[in-house]
Amino acid sequence: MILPRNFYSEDAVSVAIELLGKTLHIRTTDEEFCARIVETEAYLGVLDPASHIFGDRKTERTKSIYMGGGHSYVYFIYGMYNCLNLTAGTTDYPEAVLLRGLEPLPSPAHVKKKDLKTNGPGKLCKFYHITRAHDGLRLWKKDSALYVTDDGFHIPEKQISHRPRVGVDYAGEAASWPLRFYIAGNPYVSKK
DNA sequence: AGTGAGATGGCCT
DNA sequence: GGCCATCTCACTA
Repeated sequence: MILPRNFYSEDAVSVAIELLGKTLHIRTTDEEFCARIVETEAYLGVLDPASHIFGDRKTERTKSIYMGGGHSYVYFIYGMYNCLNLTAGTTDYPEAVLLRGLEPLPSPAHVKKKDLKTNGPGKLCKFYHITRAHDGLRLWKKDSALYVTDDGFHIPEKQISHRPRVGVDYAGEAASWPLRFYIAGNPYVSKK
């Protein structure tokens, strides 16, 4: 079943953890893809120095984070990559969850590490052609180009690992907060 | 295996 | 002008 709007209205940490094992659907003009979410990162809104809206920086780029939980937030980075977030929280407490690892469905029987193309936030957007055009979508709508379903795949809590987030060394103490979550042992996780 | 540099352009001050 | 929620390749060893 498609995840309802209120699935996303919890805090980003809860949403980041509960998204693990869920299925992301990506629609392009002529194809539809499905992929299992295997790695996420929580960004804790205006109080999180690593977040794009730290200090309540509401700009043209970040406005979808402020639309409330259940929207897409796609940003362009390093001159060549896009990254996909699903927003969490509410308009009063806007937060976001970065998708860092996806397992394509149906899952290939065996893949070489070199052939993985969806194990990283930039790589997965490139592979599925996710761009700023996918920013601000309403994920709870079934006709959205991006939406998430629960197909009953359950991740035991013991199988969920947490680590500090990647690439946020500039954020001081927040750089060590354990807000990166992933399915232990899954080959589509971006980093050990 | 581990390190370092380069690509490349929007965003924000 | 400087920074950046990344990735790949070249190089060392």
